Amino acid sequence: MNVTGHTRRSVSIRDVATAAGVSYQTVSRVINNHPSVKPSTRDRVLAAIDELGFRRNSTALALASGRSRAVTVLTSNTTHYGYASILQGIEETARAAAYSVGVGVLESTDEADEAAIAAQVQRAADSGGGLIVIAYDPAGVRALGAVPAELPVVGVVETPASPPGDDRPWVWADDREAAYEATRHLLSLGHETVHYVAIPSSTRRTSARTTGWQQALREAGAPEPLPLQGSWGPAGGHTAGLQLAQDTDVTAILCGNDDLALGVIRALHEAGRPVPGEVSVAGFDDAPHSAYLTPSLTTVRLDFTGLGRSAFALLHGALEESAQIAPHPVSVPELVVRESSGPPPARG
Amino acid sequence: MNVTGHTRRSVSIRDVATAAGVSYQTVSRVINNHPSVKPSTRDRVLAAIDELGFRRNSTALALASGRSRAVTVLTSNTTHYGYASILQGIEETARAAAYSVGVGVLESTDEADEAAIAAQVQRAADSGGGLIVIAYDPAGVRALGAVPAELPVVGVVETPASPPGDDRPWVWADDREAAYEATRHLLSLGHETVHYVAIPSSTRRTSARTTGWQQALREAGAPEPLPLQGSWGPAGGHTAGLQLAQDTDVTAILCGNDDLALGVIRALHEAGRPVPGEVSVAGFDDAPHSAYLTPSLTTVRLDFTGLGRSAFALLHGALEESAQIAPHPVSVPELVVRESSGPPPARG
DNA sequence: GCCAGGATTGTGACCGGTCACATGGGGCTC
DNA sequence: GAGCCCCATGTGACCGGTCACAATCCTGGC
Repeated sequence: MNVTGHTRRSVSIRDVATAAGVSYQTVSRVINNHPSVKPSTRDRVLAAIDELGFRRNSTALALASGRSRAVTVLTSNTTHYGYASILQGIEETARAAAYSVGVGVLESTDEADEAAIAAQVQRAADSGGGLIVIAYDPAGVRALGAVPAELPVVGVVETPASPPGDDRPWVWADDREAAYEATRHLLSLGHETVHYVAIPSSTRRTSARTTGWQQALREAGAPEPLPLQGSWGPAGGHTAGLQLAQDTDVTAILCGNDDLALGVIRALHEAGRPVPGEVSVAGFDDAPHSAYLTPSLTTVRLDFTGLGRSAFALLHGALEESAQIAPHPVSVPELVVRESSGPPPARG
Repeated sequence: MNVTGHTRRSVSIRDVATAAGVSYQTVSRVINNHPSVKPSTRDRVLAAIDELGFRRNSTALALASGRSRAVTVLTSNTTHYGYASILQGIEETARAAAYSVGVGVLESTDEADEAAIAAQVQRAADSGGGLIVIAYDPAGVRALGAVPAELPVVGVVETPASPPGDDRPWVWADDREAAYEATRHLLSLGHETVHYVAIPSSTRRTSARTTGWQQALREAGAPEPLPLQGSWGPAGGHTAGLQLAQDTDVTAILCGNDDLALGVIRALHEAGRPVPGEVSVAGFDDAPHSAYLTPSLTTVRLDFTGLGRSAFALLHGALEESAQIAPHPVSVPELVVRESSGPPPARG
């Protein structure tokens, strides 16, 4: 019942101690639920705490104990639906565990930001606590690589095919499987093959999504066209779409994310190729607006929030032996069939 | 040149001090650029710092000095484009000022989360440093209200019409003006009036966007229909759109954000009312994908990133007298006319 | 050659907690 | 009733910095 408020200098455990007529250590025991405190004493201390409006100073706690109960999330562009959802999932779980969440944005201005990335990692390391790196894109992957070995870190990665020597814990959604399903869906509609507009790959090698797409094509004995390199936003999809629209053989396109798909559909529209009449398009991620597009978008839903939750749980386990290490379940991607995919046009 | 790496216990200024043969205070002076240190000594200390790979412990700094160089951003749903952009703007500026950014998500589950909101504010307060509350929605507004008076805080608000007695600093984009412009645009195309699908209002009274819309109608002597209450997502727009589609008198609709507009357009499409042929629709915010919709969306662009930057600048000024208080410029909203708005159909 | 006084540098206490260890009382056993 | 052990509590040092003040060095002026 701290009615007075306005305590300029914060009240410390020593203030509480004198108020309760005990030593500061006893107060420390009370706030840490140490068993060996006489109930009557405990009550007295708790009363004093309530009276003075004491709140434990987390900075001092961090300094003295070493553990800071903080996570820093390193990510590029938080405005992308997937990234934002992961962040949301992390925050939610972290909050439940009384952890604070920090954010560091990786400017993915392509080149020369190697130093900037290193600086961000350093900053995150300095602020103590654990680290979660969203490594879906080159900037994230480089950041993950730049994390000093002794720092507790969890990567949210595109594929578990970790680089050699990388034994860091990670979580991932099964992008390969998702792409595989989406591609099979399009093939099952009767398309001869499926083209692919890729998001910037997180690795030098081919991405998980690309792999899943290729696998589906191969199993079906379909021709394997070269993937088109897109960007993250709809603009990249638009460019790629204009290009694909030229080729009348193209009847099905899988896109690395929903934004790309949007751009592709727009380009096809501009080129006079109706979707799904002439060309079918499928996206990736199931962003909230995808269901309301015209045509509504066939896509693969991934549980980003759950991914964030798993990432934190894993980190939490690494940080505190007390926390049980929840196995990081690879959530199964779910194909959502909507209007943008349909059978190919009858052969002319 | 710390080649050894793997310094388990971090090196402190005292370690550096002994290495350089000076006292810890001298080291402190060097890292704080205190003028009165002999150049030769400074060099020796810097060499030792480099040698040992010393990095100043931000936790200890915060504890000892009182200032924590940290900001916590309180916001609901970070997956919304506007919110994520504001966050991005804050992070960017904060990083430049060597501040760390924390995030607290306000679950906007309507009711009874009063306690949850208070808890979030408490958490943010505990983590030290300043606070930025994105108060575009009820949850945010309540959070802003729950911030203890003595805490440095900046609100990102919808309208500067502050509640009585609220003298906290804030930043805002001129939503009223933006809505006014958008409405005038639609009217100028020849529509008799403009209907409005609102986002959940941040205040009990009418929102800034609603006010701007009404003002434009009034000035034009147009009938003033009741605003429809939507939600944040496209689903709400869809519901509202279905309702509006019934009324054939409706030829122009302004929506509280682009997602709502998307849902409205979808609903109109389902109801067989072409956009912009029969009904014109305008959105709000200019989300990245709005330009690529079919039809592309007429909307009002707001500089959310700039808003975030201003918010941080303002807070920074409040936190450090050294930082000059950059005036928080109200960025001018920009009308972006695209395909979704056009003249009303010729009278039958 | 001596002293004032600014330039440098060092010392002790403190921020608000935790940890390791010491100490004072009961209650039990024998 | 002595010896033990455990329960409850207190004391001192420390985490890694900063702040306020004291102490020393060096230099110029007389």
